[in-house]
Amino acid sequence: MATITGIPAGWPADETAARAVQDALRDRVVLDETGPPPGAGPVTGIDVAYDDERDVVAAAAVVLDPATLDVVEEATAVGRVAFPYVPGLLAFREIPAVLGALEALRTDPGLVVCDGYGVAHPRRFGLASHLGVLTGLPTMGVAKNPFLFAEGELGPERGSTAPLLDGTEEVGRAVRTRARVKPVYVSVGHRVSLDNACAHALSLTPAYRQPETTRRADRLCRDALAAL
DNA sequence: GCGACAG
DNA sequence: ATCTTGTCGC
Repeated sequence: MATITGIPAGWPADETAARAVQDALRDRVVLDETGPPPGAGPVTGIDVAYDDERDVVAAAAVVLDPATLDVVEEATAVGRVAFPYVPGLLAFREIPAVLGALEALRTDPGLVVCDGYGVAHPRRFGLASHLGVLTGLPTMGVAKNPFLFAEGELGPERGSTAPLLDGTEEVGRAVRTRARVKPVYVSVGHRVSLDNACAHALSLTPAYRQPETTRRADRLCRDALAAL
């Protein structure tokens, strides 16, 4: 059964307020911890599906065993859409429902893998970082597009990487998870090193371009939305 | 001002 | 994200 989630009190109502929240919370991101390496603890995938017509959102959290990638526990939450989609402000749209799904878990989520950016964000505070600060959990982001940042050339083989650069600063890394297939874009969210985040991205992709965490959560939240 | 723009 | 059929390939 999906948990019903409300929109948190004080949730920003417009873009100006949302950017102010990002500016107020960005300093709380912890970047000096290495986090759990692959295999050291559970990994949890998060994803959200929308029906803007009906103003409903469904979020899913799926906990996987780090060695076998088998599902340990899953939870869903549904609610009303909390914010419109605005590039750079995705977290305000997704986080309320995601928090509901995470809170419904009784297992330790371990490392949380998000769909989108962590610090590879215009204000260094993408969805993964925001979720990390609010929950205290180690988080990382895996996006399908680089957009904002320059991407170096990377080899065609699985495991090759190239820095995502904002000027001279490496804010993330393009990671080839399948040979000759477009890479994914990994960035640190909270309490994880970029090296560890990239290692997780690879350990979570034994068969497809996207991490198993993301694939499992994506399917679950779609099903939860369709079941409404 | 115009276009680009995670999901 | 979501709207959507068939189709090429392993």
